Amino acid sequence: MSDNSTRDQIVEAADRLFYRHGFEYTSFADIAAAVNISRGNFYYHFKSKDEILAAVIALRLANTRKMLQQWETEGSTPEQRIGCFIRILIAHRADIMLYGCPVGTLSAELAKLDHVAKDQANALFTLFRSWLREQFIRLGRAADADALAMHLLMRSQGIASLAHAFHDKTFVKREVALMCDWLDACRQNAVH
Amino acid sequence: MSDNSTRDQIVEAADRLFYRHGFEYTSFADIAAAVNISRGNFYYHFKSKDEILAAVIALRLANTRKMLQQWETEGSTPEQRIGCFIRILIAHRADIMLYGCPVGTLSAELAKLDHVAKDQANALFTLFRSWLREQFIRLGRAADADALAMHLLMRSQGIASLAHAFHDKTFVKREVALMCDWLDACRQNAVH
DNA sequence: ATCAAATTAGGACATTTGTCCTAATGCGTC
DNA sequence: GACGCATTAGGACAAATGTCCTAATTTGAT
Repeated sequence: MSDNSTRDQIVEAADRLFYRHGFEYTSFADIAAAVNISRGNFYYHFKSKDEILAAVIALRLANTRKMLQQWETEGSTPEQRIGCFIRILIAHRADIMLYGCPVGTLSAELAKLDHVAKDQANALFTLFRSWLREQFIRLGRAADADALAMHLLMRSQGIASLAHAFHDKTFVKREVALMCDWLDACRQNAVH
Repeated sequence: MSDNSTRDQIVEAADRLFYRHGFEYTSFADIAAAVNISRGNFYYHFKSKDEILAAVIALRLANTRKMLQQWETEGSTPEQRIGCFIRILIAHRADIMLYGCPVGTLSAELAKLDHVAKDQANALFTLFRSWLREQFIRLGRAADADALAMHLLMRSQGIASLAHAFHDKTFVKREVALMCDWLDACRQNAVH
């Protein structure tokens, strides 16, 4: 996307395949076929599969930071910015119903594998958590900002999990509406 | 548990290992080591790894049905029975923080693998969903019983997902309390 | 045009995987 | 004790995997 270099192509293909099929289930041959380069060529760019994973997580972290910054400018109020977060469930619902949440599924897989990069993957969660906490502080809920952030993260994870299992678009829409209601009630309880 | 036969030992060991490390990441050698039998002996009891998976899912379905029946007798009111469901998050919180929800993580993994047994795994979700729906009907919420059941499932999945990632016991307790509050509000809105 | 460095291709390698086969062992019945 | 059946052990097998090595090719600077 940002560059046409082979290295970036590998990372982007790995990113997509890790999301769709999982890290363990994606082989070098799969990525090689996707990028159309020889298998041996990998080891010029990456010394190991773990290194590709680290690069993929770094890419996701960078993309997420960009997205959060974008939301900072898109929404003029905290509730509008939190609304951006809620709406990604709608925007990405097709992918979520097919492959689940990219953050949650990777975090769960790496935890089961007891992989060295599992903390890195959880950093994606922490990134959202800190950003949401900041928004709730600005909303006037400094006392329980972190709990509210975790509650919102929890709901989005739960929605993604069941959307993945049941492939139910109506369910996603309904739960997103409930989340918006909840956010509205949050704002009304705020201390200004 | 129910029997000491080799077959049952295999299924129980596979059940535990599939939960802790995932299906794909658990090899025959791992299960063999856990049961202390030779690798070749598997193929007397199971023709393939998929067959073991099917047996594991069947075991989980049977155990879940038993648990739901137990809850039917434990709780005399629908809200008490739904309370049993909510409290498994507390009872199993140690395992959930280490390995996630056994239903959600298996469902997600099999979906990513596009495994033939993914529908079987989702049947576990459906089992809880139908049971919860029934309880909400009895609670006097027939009109939106399924939506309420899905909402409760969603929250438990979200809690398990974040508990797995953050290993935060306090978070689990707090969210369980919120779920109980939500259930209480549900009951008060019921049509009797 | 030449040369050095960066990049790529292709195959070799050991290991692990799921699967299958055959021989041995245990065990209950006559 | 002998037989037949159920169960187990152990190894063979091909395929796939992550890793590594070397030779070829491309690229860019002089």
